[in-house]
Amino acid sequence: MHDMPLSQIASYAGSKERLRLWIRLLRVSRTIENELRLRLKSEFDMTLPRFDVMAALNRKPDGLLMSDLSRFLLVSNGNVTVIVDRLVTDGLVVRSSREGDRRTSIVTLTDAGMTLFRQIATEHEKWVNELLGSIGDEEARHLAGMLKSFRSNWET
Amino acid sequence: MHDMPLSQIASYAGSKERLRLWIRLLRVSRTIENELRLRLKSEFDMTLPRFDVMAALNRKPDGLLMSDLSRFLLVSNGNVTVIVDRLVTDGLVVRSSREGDRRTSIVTLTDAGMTLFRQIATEHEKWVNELLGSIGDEEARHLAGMLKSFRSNWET
DNA sequence: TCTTGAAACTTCATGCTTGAAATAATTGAC
DNA sequence: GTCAATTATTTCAAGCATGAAGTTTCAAGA
Repeated sequence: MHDMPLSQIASYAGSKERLRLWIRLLRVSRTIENELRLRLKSEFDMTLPRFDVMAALNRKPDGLLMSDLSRFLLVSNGNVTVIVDRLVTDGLVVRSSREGDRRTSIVTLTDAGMTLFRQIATEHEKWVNELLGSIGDEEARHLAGMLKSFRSNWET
Repeated sequence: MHDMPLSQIASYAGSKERLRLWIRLLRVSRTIENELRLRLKSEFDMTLPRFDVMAALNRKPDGLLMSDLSRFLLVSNGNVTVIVDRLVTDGLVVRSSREGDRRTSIVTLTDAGMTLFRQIATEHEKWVNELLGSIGDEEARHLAGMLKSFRSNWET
């Protein structure tokens, strides 16, 4: 075993390591998120939550239900309603009712929405690449793999 | 070199890997953050931002300036004001003016604040340990190391 | 059919968060 | 010493986010 105080072994081996990891994880994602938010705002007058919704919709040409968006983006239902409302106002997405179930509405990108998204996404990818520049290709793949295994473990 | 389309090599080698990594990173931290928020609320009627502030103050017994908190927690000045206001109302922290500079105020935990923090921190560490349970000790150290190098690269 | 329960959303109150503008105190150049 | 620039903080408007309560619609059994 490694060197650690008895109290830790008794309770949770490696607990400190994982706590430290969590703090680092949080700081890295906050730093990147802040920087991306800033650039989205200044370059495209776009917010991160709206961009996230557009990115999710872009992956599914047939559209997504409100609840799909909520699940996928890990935010509440009420939140999605507000964000989509604003995107509708801006003409970037549309809600259309579905045959056979009048409770649901399918959200899809408009043509304007698709065009704008593609523009922003190109820059966004460059930014992320730049911000994570200190991480090599191989390392990135390795890290992503670890994080993926976490997700699938937890998500079930 | 690895197998990848020409277009990628031409623009940003490994760009897709790093974008994927960023998305995973974001999803993992959101998942954990959501779960921690839920538990803090139900077990201690505490919010995550307030807990973050208390954790920062706990590390510095002599207290921190508002601007220190803002820098450390990576949130805006105005935000810190609001959070600290609420903690003061709850009697968990105090603002005290500093000799020689009447612009600044030093924030410290009260005794009640310290007591409560220690209680919550114990549980919090267990939760994090549980949520990151699928990551081994060695792996955690490795990951934390990578993330640290990123930070110091960016932070300057 | 009717009615009970569940599902998909929306609305609302509350709290978090930012960025810009305002206030107040300090520092430095002259 | 005075004034301009800087620093620390607060205030404010707008947007994001949650969870609970409410509305409408669907589904399925008695």
